[in-house]
Amino acid sequence: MIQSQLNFKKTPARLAISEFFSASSTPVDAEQIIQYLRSRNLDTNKVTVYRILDILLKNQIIDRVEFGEGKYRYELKKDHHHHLICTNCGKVQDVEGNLVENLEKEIQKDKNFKVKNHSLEFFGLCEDCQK
Amino acid sequence: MIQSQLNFKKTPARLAISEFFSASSTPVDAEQIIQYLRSRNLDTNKVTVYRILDILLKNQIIDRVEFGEGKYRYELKKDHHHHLICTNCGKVQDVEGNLVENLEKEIQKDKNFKVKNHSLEFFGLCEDCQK
DNA sequence: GTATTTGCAAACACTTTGCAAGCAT
DNA sequence: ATGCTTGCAAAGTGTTTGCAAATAC
Repeated sequence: MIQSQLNFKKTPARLAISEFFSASSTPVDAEQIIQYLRSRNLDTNKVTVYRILDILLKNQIIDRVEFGEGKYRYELKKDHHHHLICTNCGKVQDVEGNLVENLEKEIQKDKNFKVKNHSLEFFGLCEDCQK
Repeated sequence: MIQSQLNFKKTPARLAISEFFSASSTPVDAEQIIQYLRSRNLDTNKVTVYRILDILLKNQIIDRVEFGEGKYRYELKKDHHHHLICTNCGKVQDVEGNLVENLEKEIQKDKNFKVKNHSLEFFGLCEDCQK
């Protein structure tokens, strides 16, 4: 078991951030978390938010992703999935499934590269923004 | 034609950066470019480097990618390809091919999302680092 | 009571902007 | 000669660290 999982105190900020992640359907950035806490009258220093994110990452509760924005986004860890990112409105949808499993196998064979993980993001226009 | 393509002066820094991109087999970050320029006795302010990168990006000569490092990397624009990033030694290899074209079509059909672009990076162990 | 967690200030890394001086054409 | 390009200083983001005060258990 991971060290930091022991002695994990349930502070208001941590509980609220956990709830926020559970309620969020898309990856959120640190600023959005701070805004959410503020909206719940839990004014929390950004340093604290980053430290909580760090703990959640180290405990494999969340994942950290990048969408080419120069900042990180965070989401609850879940099975392999990918993102559809609308370049017009910013909406993010998930694509479920192991679409890339076969590619991983090919790469393992052709390139002798042991794939541990991958990130796949699609950028384009969501249904609404095509209208 | 794009505005900034007109009147593009061939300064020493720009020529050297172009050469560096041509010679680089993997995406490089701004710091690596600065180091390269320094090694050629072309001490160039980082602001200048970022501005040259900006011009190259706007003129679609290079692409900007992220490898989950909290910074951007840049590479000469080329046909659809993906990266194999060794999490041990940092080596980056290209994977050629349109492996994801079919996925794009599926997504277009299933999700009604118009894919314009995608990024796919594989993280794992390169041949040498598996030994 | 004790160890963990927090806030503050500060620092850090990467990137961008304003403006005057310098240079390519 | 002109306008593009550069360097410097500074500021803007996003993220991390040190330390003393606050708090969960």
